[in-house]
Amino acid sequence: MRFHERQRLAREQEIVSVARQLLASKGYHDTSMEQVAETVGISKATLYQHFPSKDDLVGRLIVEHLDRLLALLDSPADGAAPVERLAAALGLMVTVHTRGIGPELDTNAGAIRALVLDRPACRERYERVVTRLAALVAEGQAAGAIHPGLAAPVVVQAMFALSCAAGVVRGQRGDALDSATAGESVVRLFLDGVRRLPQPPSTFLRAERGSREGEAGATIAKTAGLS
Amino acid sequence: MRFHERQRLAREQEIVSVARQLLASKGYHDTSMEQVAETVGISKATLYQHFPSKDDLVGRLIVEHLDRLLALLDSPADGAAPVERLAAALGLMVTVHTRGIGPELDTNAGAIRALVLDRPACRERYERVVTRLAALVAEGQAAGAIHPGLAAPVVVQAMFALSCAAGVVRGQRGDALDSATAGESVVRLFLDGVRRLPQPPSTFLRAERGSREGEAGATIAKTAGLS
DNA sequence: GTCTATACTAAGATAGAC
DNA sequence: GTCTATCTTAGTATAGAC
Repeated sequence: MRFHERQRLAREQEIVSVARQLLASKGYHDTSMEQVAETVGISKATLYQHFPSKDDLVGRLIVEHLDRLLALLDSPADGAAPVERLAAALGLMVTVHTRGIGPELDTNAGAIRALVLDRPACRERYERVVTRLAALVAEGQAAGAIHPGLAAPVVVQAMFALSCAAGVVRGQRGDALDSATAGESVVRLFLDGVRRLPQPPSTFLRAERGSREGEAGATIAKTAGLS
Repeated sequence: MRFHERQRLAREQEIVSVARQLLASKGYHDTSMEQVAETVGISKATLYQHFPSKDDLVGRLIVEHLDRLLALLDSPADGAAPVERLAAALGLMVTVHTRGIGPELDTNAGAIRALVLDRPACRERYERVVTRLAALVAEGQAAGAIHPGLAAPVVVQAMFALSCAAGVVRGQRGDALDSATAGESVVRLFLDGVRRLPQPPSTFLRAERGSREGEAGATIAKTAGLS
């Protein structure tokens, strides 16, 4: 009896894995249950016995993604500043981001967003993530570490949006720009923007922002949890 | 004879306008030709006489959008620095951004992206926009005004991605956060990132970055061409 | 439990009457 | 040139054999 249980779980994992890959490369609408079943090597009917609907399957992926984010956000701060925690969250979003999910979660239209808001399991987690991120922004602003003029909800949405950017570039180019570099650029852009002041005005700043860009990149990558 | 011509053009403009609105609020896949026809007040068949396919209609919208961007990018620099021109472009993208187009153009999957790459009229413009933006980034880096560690293609994709963020927020909240403020936040985040240095290190910097946030916001809004 | 075959639905696209 | 009615395709979902 327990053997079948395990086999069932294994197959379900296989399905989820395939679905994640397909969804990431083709998006929600262009990924059909037929393709998922075909890739796994089972029939559509069997697939529907594991997941009673497409949205159940996609919902599972979203829950997994959000749970990973929540685990990071709910972990003890360990003295990390709000800005660093935001960077770490963005780093995770960039690396595990599935292209099919992210963009449509950003859009306030789109099937994915409707799905998330519809399913309590997804909605609750999503709202917790958003709330948690917004709180970190507010915290950072109170501490003077984040521009007070930035609207917190916009910052949060910007993170979701930016989490896609690296993936696109990886898709466009061959290996000219590896994903680690792309992810690093995204996180740095989030932290420091594109603008760079003409000359580092003090040694303190030089140390803080990194005068040699290579070092700064490594630091940021470490902060964001990129490989 | 010429009367009919004009009437035809007028109706076509009406169709385009309706399509843009629907697409912006519901996205590509959730906007059907039926809905477009219904909203305009004509039948599907008539709609198909103006635009032989859905992609023709959507393609038209994309071309219009990209042409506006190109007009801005190809206008004489007038002494504007690369960073300022990038900010202006992003400002335009944020304001006229159609939610249905932007996100799927970011994704390297998605129907919209396929459409753009498929249709020469779209593809050529899109590539010109990307090239032009990337060149501005490189220019800014050469001048020392943009972080040299940032990968230019990533910056460009980040702009496309960020252009969605403001729209989402506007969709979520009521009027708590008006779209001008949201757009301003996005552009500022792009320029300066979220991180703010503890204390302005010199009067020069105070002036350059803006010590009172209100002023800085206004300056940025002006730079980006936001109302 | 897994497959084959099929029902059902929605959307893109077209034919033919007027 | 516009509409009604219809075709085609594709994708979700299910029934029934094994």
